[in-house]
Amino acid sequence: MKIAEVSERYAISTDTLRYYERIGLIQAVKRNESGIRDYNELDLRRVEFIKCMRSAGLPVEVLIEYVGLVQRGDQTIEARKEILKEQRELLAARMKEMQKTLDLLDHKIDVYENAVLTKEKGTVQIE
Amino acid sequence: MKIAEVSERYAISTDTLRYYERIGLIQAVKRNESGIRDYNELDLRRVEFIKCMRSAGLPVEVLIEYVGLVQRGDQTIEARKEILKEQRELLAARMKEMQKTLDLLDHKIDVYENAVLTKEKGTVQIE
DNA sequence: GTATCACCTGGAGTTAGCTCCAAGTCAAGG
DNA sequence: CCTTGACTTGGAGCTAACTCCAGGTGATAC
Repeated sequence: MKIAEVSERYAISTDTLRYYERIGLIQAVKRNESGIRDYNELDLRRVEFIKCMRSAGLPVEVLIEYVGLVQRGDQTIEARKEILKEQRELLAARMKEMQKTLDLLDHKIDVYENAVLTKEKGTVQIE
Repeated sequence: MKIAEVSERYAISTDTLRYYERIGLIQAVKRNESGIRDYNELDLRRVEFIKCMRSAGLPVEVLIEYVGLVQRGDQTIEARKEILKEQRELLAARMKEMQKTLDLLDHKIDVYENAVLTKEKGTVQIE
């Protein structure tokens, strides 16, 4: 599969796909005789994984390290697991923060709804 | 309250507090006779609000717009509500993405745990 | 009275993560 | 054969959100 199709399928620009490969976030993709990338199934799974991790905000740097460990084989399994565990905790923490914000937004929206009603009858005062 | 104490209380650097004021994300804080900022209760609540929103990733630009509307008074209530609603939805969407990633991480970690056990007995193969 | 310290300002510098660009190659269509 | 269009590269440019810095002021401690 050529880069354009991969780009389309995962909604990642070709520039970004090439960039990811350049920085070692995606392992070097095999080329055909004329030097054009031809993504195979494994490449696609890797792209999807990276897309998923990036969409949640995991830093590129950490992912590069993880991908590097994957390439070094079995003896890095422990290290990889530790990275995933750490990132999992950081992610959970961020989500908790976001939940607080979501709650506050819901509360504020609610206050605004009432304010609009109240305003129709007279006084309001919101910050 | 002086900027250093505000910085300490909310874990926001004094540089960032001044920066927020410069760009209009926080309304101009009153100064004492010698030009030094003296945050009052309302200022603190505003700082806390901004901190909360920023911690969830709401863009500075959007927050500036919101804060600007607050300053313009009651006739902007509808507009403010719409901003909050939109940001609420975007936030919920991001959290959903993150939940997917969290699930995948949990699954991977689980696979790794098993791999470590299996490895002790012989074969492994994880990507 | 002078050293220290927290504060002030405007502007420059930094970081992460892309995103764009120029210049070049190659395969296919007319 | 020549154009078109998708691909290639290395490197420059961009955006958001800080973060740092130089140079200056004013209050307090010694």
